[in-house]
Amino acid sequence: MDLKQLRYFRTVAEEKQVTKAAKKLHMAQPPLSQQIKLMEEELNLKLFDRQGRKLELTKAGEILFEKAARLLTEFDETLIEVREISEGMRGKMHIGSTKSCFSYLSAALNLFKTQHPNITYQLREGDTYFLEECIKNREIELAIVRMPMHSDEFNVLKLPSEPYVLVAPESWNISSYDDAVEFEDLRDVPLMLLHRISGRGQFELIVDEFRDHGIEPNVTCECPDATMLLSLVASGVGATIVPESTLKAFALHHTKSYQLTGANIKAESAVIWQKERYLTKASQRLIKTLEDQFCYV
Amino acid sequence: MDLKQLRYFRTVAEEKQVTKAAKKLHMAQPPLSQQIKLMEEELNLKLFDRQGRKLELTKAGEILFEKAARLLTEFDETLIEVREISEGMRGKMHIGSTKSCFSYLSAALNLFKTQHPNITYQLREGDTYFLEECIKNREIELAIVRMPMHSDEFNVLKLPSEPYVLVAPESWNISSYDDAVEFEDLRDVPLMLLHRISGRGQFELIVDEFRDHGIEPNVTCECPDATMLLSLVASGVGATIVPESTLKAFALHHTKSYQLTGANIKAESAVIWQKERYLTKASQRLIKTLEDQFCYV
DNA sequence: ACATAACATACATAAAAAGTATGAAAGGAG
DNA sequence: CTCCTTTCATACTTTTTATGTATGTTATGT
Repeated sequence: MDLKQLRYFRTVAEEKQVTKAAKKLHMAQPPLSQQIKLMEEELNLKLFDRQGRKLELTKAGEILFEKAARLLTEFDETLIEVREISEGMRGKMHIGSTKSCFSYLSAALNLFKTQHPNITYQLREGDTYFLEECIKNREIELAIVRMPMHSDEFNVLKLPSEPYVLVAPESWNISSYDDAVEFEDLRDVPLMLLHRISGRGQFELIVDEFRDHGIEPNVTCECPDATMLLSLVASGVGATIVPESTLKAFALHHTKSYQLTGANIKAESAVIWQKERYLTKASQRLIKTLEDQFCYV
Repeated sequence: MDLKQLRYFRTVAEEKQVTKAAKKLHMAQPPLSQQIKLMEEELNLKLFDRQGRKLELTKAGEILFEKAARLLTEFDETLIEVREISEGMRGKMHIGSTKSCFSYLSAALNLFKTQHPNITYQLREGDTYFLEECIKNREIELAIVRMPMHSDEFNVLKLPSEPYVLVAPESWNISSYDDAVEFEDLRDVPLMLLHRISGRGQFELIVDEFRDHGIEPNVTCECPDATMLLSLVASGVGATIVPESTLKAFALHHTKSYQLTGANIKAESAVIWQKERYLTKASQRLIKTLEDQFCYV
């Protein structure tokens, strides 16, 4: 038995008449009679008790009628849900972000949620290498990561580059200016730097920049998580250098930030997702949101 | 979309391959590919992400797959339930009985329940006239009633006739014998008799019998409910005359019963159900049980 | 690079559903 | 009670849909 027959049966049971039901279904009466008969033959039972020209449901028919309503609405609702998911209006998105890029994601989601109230999120956090692997494993669909990347099997939407800033404990006095430091000022400052668990990343860029300025940085701590670093700064353990937006997202009390005068490096970040793979409408829209928000300003 | 397509989809999603799925479904591969394509066109979305020759479910496809399992099993279970109801192996039976015939019903149900453990019951109680109306209104399918009946639109299975017995308070001394009375003994005894709310019934039969013996009965109470009468007897209010089986089902302490010597009337009861109407298998079986239990002994 | 395996397409065939015409039986009006 | 209308059922035809066969195309692995 298929759903068409079940719908037919429901209408006949509602109308208690084949003729009326046929009209309601925009079809001729004989095929409807026939389909009901076929159902009865398939089930090997009577669904209707034919009393002259009146049709009354049998016990079995009554039960089927009750269940049919439920089954059919559940079915219809499923189709609606599936369509909505496909339209990106519903469902759970799986997104990754490095901590240092998190402000982009939180800003984008903040905008996105008003336009897509039925979308929920599953977030992954980790360094660029880790998130690349997550995408390859299909654990997440897209991620916002720090450059440089390892693999080239991704579509890449570059977000605008931003300066690095130095963050030091409030109590420290490391510069003659109020809001800027020169590399020379940092010669002996204990530095704690972001460092990926595996692969080359910002760490190497920053260290190289120091060397270009003729200074060997005093790196006292390497850590993959920006918020941990900032917390260490707040405790007075050392200073750190992070992208400006990272600081904006996780600025802590008892810390103070400085621009890096004469710095040639910029922090680069990007939205990445796998090439040649079907991307949900929801993800396509989120990427569009990120692009509109950060790339055309 | 119909259920056949949903089953196809489920199989393909399980096998992650059209070819294997087609084999499992005992069909050729092209029609299966085509049906999946039709589903996608109808929903206007992709259910599978075609990666070369690999098929992977999209988000929408995943949701449909999850829901499909539920929908299909619910559907199959519904069909099973409907079939069982039609077979009389499941469902709720609507049965009526006069109180005075209740022992037949309780005995029959006691036997029936072991053979039909999934059947439940909805009971109605009242006088014969009332139960006839209940059947006509489709509130119950069958009833066990006292004769005589009013209408002839019923199929009637007569149960064996049984003698009436006199029930009196234990303390009374109304007979010279231990377990029998003659009509003569009852000349002044206060009698409480079953009397239908409407229509002629046993009451008239019993009164006529008294008159045939030249005695005008001293009727002090008319009541439609046998158990109320018996309770009144136990309290010492009066004596009553009820069918033997009624007494068996509701015998109370502090009462004593006597055979009616010289009585020509018998209590008649019957199972009735509506003519020309579809009767559930369960009811057919219960009638058979009653027949086997009481008519062939 | 070639063989193999898998999905897609094109076309033919078979099955199923819907339509048309018509018959039978029930219910209502005169 | 008879006739007319209504309604369901049946017989047959047409249309639509589903399936099967043959074959092409593309990716994967040897």
